[in-house]
Amino acid sequence: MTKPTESELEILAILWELGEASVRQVHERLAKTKDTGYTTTLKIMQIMHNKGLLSRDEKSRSHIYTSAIDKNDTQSSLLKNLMNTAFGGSAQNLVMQALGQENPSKEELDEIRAFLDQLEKKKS
Amino acid sequence: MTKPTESELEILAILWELGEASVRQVHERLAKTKDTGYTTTLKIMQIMHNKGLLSRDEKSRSHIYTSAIDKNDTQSSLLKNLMNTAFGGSAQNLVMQALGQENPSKEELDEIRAFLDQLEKKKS
DNA sequence: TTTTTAATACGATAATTTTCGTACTTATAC
DNA sequence: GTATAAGTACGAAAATTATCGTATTAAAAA
Repeated sequence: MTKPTESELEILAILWELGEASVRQVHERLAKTKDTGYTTTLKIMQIMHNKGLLSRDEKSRSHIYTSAIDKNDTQSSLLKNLMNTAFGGSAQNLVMQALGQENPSKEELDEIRAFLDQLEKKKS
Repeated sequence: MTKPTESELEILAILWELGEASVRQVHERLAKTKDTGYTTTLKIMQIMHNKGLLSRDEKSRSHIYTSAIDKNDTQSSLLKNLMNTAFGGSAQNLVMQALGQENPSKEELDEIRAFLDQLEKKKS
């Protein structure tokens, strides 16, 4: 599976959040943080469609796009890649770094604890 | 601070591990997983030196390189970037994904728990 | 001392990614 | 119905990144 580029990833993230959207909608989101033209967004989404990264519904004049790749799978593979290149393959290292820089609420911390317990139980 | 490219990151990771190394040494490491020529590695390291990503000692004929940027800072900023583009800004989401795909030992899990406790204590 | 080996420098090309202008088409407003 | 607005398609340029060949230099071996 081809690794999405940085720009493609931004678009995927928006579609994962919105579920489905027109180029216009995606572009408006993108334009909040990025200074880029409409046809640029359009072109990237067309390319992504060609690559099989997005599906689209062409019934109406303005096409409606959705992500064609699974969010969790993609996140997973990106993380694994980063872990291997930048974190010497250590998940623990990565996790602590990630937690350290945020300021998680007590609730979030508890959820993570619960998740750890679950992981441990599943072992043995 | 300029974000290192994928290739640059691979080299940084090797230098973070070795501490210091010649181009030859870095290249040999790299060649284990990547099929690329010696002068390519050399060129990238020269570019990195120009950008200020690496420092080097030119006293001996074969120059000795070290990372000029802090490992934790770099990891941190890469993670933050990935978190924002691919994980909707949620550290929790990222952390769980990272833990889920590895198979951490009980010891690692305990260390992470301790780290969580520490984080929580530091709050309030 | 001459030859061979191993290193750096560096230009140029290839490959990839991002950006945008322009042509064309279809709906909407007047 | 004609003009305007809003969409898609697409080629091509710009920007970035990766790759390598060749020239040159310095050390080491013969």
